[in-house]
Amino acid sequence: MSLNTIQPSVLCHHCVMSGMCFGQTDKKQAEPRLRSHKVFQKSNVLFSAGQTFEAIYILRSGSAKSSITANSGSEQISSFYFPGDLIGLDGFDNGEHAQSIRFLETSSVCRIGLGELDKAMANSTSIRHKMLQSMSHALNDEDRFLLSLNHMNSAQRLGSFLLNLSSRFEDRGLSGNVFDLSMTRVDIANYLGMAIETVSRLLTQLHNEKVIEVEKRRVSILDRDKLQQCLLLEREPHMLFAEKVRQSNSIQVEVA
Amino acid sequence: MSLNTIQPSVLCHHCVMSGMCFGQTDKKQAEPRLRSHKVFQKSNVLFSAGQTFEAIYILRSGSAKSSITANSGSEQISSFYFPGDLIGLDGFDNGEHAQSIRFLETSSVCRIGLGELDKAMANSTSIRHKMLQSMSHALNDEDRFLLSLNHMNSAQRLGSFLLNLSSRFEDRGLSGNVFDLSMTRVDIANYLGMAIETVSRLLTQLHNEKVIEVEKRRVSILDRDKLQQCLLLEREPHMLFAEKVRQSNSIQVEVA
DNA sequence: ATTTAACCTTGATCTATATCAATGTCTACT
DNA sequence: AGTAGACATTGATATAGATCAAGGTTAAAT
Repeated sequence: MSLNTIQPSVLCHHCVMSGMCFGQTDKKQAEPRLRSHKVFQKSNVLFSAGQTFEAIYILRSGSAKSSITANSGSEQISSFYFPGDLIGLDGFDNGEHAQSIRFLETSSVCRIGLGELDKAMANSTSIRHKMLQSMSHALNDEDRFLLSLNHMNSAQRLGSFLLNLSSRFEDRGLSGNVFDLSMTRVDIANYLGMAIETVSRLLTQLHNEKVIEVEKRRVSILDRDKLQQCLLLEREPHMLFAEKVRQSNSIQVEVA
Repeated sequence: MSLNTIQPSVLCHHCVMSGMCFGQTDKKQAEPRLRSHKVFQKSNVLFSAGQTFEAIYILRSGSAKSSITANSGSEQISSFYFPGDLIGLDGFDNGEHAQSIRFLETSSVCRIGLGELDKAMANSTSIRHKMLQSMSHALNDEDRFLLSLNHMNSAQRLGSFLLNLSSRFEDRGLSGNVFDLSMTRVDIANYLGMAIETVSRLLTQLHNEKVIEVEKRRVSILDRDKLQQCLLLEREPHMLFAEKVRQSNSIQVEVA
């Protein structure tokens, strides 16, 4: 469903960037060939904040996380990436990367140099649109995430996170009901803005309530409905009450 | 400094989109003419979530806020806009707007239709770059905001917010030390993810500590250093301690 | 095969900030 | 010029979730 992603495939013509990677030959059906296909090991870095922006990447297999670092030294994970996701869009801003990318497991990426990309954008309306679409999608994703940070309690945020992962795996033709987390509890806690102990406790709780099953990094969703419903329950923060439903019309008579 | 903004001006050749708005004539010095220049009153809506994506806009004067709404009905303000800012980038994702835009005061915008925009992007490398740059900038801004939500306490978030406004006003040639808030306390609270009472209390507190002066919507920054310093103080959340500085080497001897 | 370090879980306690409540002030409409 | 509704402030109290503490489990390294 996600426009920012594609079905993972070794074949370039399934790729969001196909037109470009093929090299603009006349024969669109030409043998698909990757521009550059590189493999990284777990905890390797693709690029770091401050590094010159030279290319964008498409994750072909594995997973990764992006993070930024504050002056104070604290780090914030801003996204997790799965096959088909575009990486490196942060670099267009000022010519150097704002984020750092670290792989969560053995992974491979396809590299698209900036020159190549610009040529493709000049020539192809569809590549142009795909780029804008991807960036817009990333922006909207972040907005929704922001909403969840400000308007949901910890349990809801964690539930949201699991459902989001689930649907992303499903988009990729994998099971949305049983999957492995490639990130640690520390990563999850950092991303969702809570303490690692809270993540742990909530997972145990959801497990006990038979909403999910957790066995180490393996998560199974047992009761998707229940998980989704708990996200809709209003946290009802005071700050949102521009107009509070008035119940003051009903008079409470206390019988002693 | 912000690449997402320009010096506000009535003249198009100061505008980030100049090449496009001039209409690609030979004479680049031709009389600047706006494509479309529309005025809105306070609390008017530019577009709403769900509406078909037809154009992007540049705010020429005034200010606005964007917000998204959750299924549960709760609303989250995702940005505030000031003159020179691009509005509507959320629409590229799936052809309809994800956000709603509401003006905070009498404002005017310049409208750039999608067809026009695409033509300009096909022809001009610089317009192409400006678009990618703006979106990337918005993305990075959101990441930084996310970091502040997850790693700062309420006082720090509010301080951050005020300093951010200050520098945006300065970028526009206005005073960064004395300015008027065009948004309500409710807006600020919603944006920063805190209760309106907390916003109010913190403003009063900063006022009492002579860091700022608050008189209704008018804010004056009295001690910028102090304000900046408090943002660097680590909140030191447990969740961040992958490796805690070990002080266990020093032995504390208690003298009774 | 034992050590070390990373990762995770669970319980007890503390605190920042939400929530509840009441009042004050400004703005715009009749 | 008075009234209603939006906006803002301040104090008292409650609580979600952070922090502190301890122990357990796993995986890699010697």
